[in-house]
Amino acid sequence: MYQALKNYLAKHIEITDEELTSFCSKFKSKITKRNEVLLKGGSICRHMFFVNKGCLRVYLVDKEGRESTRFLVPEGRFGTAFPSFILQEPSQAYIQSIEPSEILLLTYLDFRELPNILPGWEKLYRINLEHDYIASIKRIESLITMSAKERYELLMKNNPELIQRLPSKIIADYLGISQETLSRLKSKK
Amino acid sequence: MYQALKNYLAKHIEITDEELTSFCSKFKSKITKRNEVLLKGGSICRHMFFVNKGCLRVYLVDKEGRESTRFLVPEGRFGTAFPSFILQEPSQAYIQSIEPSEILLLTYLDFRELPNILPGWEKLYRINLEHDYIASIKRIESLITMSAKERYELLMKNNPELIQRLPSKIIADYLGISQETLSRLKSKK
DNA sequence: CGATTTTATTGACATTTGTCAACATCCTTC
DNA sequence: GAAGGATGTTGACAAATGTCAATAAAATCG
Repeated sequence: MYQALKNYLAKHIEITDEELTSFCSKFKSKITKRNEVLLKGGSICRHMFFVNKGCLRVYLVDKEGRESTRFLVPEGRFGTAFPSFILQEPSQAYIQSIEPSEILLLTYLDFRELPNILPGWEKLYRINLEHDYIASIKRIESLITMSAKERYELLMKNNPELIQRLPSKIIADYLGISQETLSRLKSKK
Repeated sequence: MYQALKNYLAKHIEITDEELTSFCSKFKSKITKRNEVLLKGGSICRHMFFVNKGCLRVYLVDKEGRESTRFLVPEGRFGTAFPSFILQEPSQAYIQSIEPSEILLLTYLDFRELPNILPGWEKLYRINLEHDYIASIKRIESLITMSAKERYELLMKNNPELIQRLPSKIIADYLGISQETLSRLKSKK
């Protein structure tokens, strides 16, 4: 059950089996159905998620009910409604599992205890943050400098597996364009 | 010379005068002219900057010479071409001081030494990262869910002083819209 | 202070993207 | 495997935004 998480840690830091076990014991497992909602907008996000299998989607819903995807979290990655989780304030975003998934959950309190449990955690977490932040900078740049078509081509180049795997509706609102526009981009070229 | 930096640290962590002094000694001061370029695209960003006075702009230039502003760094804040600095790889972005400025520079090597010099640094840096990352998430969301007009109104609400202070050309390319569109938004309402 | 350059505004028009609607297709779920 | 719902495609049109050009206004620098 904790294999993917263990691999993830072992790949990034020096860690004993004991530490690994006590680290993993903080996580609770959860099986989710397709489209199951794990966090509703307006409530405080109490968990950090690690995706064992499946895929999470962090998304926004506007007053007219239109959705935009903030992040996608495929297996082997951590994810949460970051602003809400870190600041422990109500979330703008929703979280759902867009596929039947197997998720590990870590509470906020346990998350804040990790540096004490696992000496290497602080550094690992920081490096993760740096990379996530860099990824978000790249995304901002793609949004302010590129056309819808260019952004789609970039995603296709960097994450072809996501495009194959997810409904194009979700790809569209991740790119910040309408479903119809994406459909036309695909057929045009 | 180090007053703003000292205030910044003292506000966020417990720190002795001695630590403060040895911390500050790592920074070199630099006076820049209006529009002076501190980093050219294509070269590796070797410094973290702290703005004492003035304002830095981190921006992109496309093949046609068009510019987009990735970040603005007003006084009292840290800034750098983050992906390039952290990964020590060639930067997409340029950095310039858009006003005559007083900047403190920290080299990459010294930056990596800070955790050893100043015990509280690691945590302060991590908290900073979290906040910058959250800000970038909010910006992504504004870009995928809001119209140009809404984004402008949001910026006006959150950073009115930036709008007053900077040429609207730069505000426009920070928002990812053309100068003409911004001009029309302002006159319309 | 005045000359020169930069920045801002406005109009006309092109392009991109969104919206709505109709229909087709796929996919779940019983 | 059939029914119903979700998703994808396409067309016609609307709205938002970009582009180019002309001009005005403002800021910089000697």
